[in-house]
Amino acid sequence: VVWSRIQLGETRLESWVMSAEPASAEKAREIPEATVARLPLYLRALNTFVDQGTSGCSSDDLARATGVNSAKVRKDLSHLGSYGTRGVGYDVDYLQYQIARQIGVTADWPVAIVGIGHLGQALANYSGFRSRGFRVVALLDTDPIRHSQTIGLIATPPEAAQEVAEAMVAAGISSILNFAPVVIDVPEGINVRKVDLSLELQILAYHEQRKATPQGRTA
Amino acid sequence: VVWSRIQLGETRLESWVMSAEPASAEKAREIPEATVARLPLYLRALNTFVDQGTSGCSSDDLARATGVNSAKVRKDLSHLGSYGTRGVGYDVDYLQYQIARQIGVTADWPVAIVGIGHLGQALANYSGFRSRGFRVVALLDTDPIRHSQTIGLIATPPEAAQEVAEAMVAAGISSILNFAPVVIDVPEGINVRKVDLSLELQILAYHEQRKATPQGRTA
DNA sequence: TAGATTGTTAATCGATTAACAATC
DNA sequence: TAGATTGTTAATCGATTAACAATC
Repeated sequence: VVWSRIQLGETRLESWVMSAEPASAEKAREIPEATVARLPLYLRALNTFVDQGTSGCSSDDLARATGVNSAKVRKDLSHLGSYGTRGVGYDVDYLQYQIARQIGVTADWPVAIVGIGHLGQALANYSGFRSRGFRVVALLDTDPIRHSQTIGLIATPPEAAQEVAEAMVAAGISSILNFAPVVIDVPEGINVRKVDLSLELQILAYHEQRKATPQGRTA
Repeated sequence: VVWSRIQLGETRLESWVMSAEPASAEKAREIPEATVARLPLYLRALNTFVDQGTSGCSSDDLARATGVNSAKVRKDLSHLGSYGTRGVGYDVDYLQYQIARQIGVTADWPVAIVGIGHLGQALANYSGFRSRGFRVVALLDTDPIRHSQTIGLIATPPEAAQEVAEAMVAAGISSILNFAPVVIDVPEGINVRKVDLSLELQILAYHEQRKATPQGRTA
């Protein structure tokens, strides 16, 4: 991929700092969930481009770096606005900023982890969070600290998860990432996502099994 | 939920052991990926029903236990075959067996973890794997052991992930679960899934941000 | 100008959902 | 028989994809 004719003067730099306001004011764009889930992938790719000193990239570059096909990349990015240049591509810094802004990771999000077992401690030490805008402010055995706009992370055994979730909600936490393999019940307006470590292995096992005995498990 | 009229004699028990063979021989059913991803949820719910001594359940019971609506539950289960009874519901043991068989977790899957940092150690100690049919047979710093039909789990820093993936493939591993936040390149036929611990937080942050400033981040 | 690449359109595909006949 | 619940159908919805006009 040849990418050399991009000339980024101060003019351009200023212009995108200025354009940030109108873009968010235009309308509260509804970004499809499938797209939202891929934005972090693009952001990660853009970060590596920045590290490599690459100033521009095409949808095809992003496609190869993320494993998402280029048509989907362009469609996804079009939901954010028209931040590319036809015949040229995307400015890495500019697109990085726009995606980070959309996701909301230009800010620093406090994270409270409940559960001090192996997993909780590993998550507390996980360097990937910090570099992506999440700061672990608490690692607790039971009660979440009171702090609004904190994301709560449940790393307890499944038996304790519901109770912990309720304590988190009571403490003013409205976003919860649940690592306990159990469905938790929360009031309306509380956003819950889950990471099921076994689930992914089970999906792999399903496909592995199909490979081993293509006609189904008859052995 | 009243569930008491189910009478499960030996006749019934024998009949489903017998019916297992024809079911898998009939045809190699194509189960939609979205359904495959939910089967572990149903299995988990059925396990808790068994623990509670519940012998039967309806699609609505499964819906409440998994957070998936009942129409979807029935549609999903219909891809496996007709294992329910109209007007009655599903036999918990029977359905548990059928789903476990479909996923392939009636067998015991060996798992090799590469990366002995906090995350690798936490995953090695994670009790949820064992109880769901996955046995950690190796926790290694660099090279995966040679063992076919092993699922490899990458818990290294992102820089090492590609190299580890290649070593795994060379060692005969054809299913990989990647915890490193980087896209890995593997040959055709190798099944890769990924768990991105930051990605879920980023999706939460997106929605959290929308709550905080509904019109977009203009502050 | 010629070549490259975006942003958008329209077609296709797959997943979700509601409704209900079948049937216990 | 009356009540309950499945399994399936058909409608709807949302996501993916290919193609290409717009445009640098």
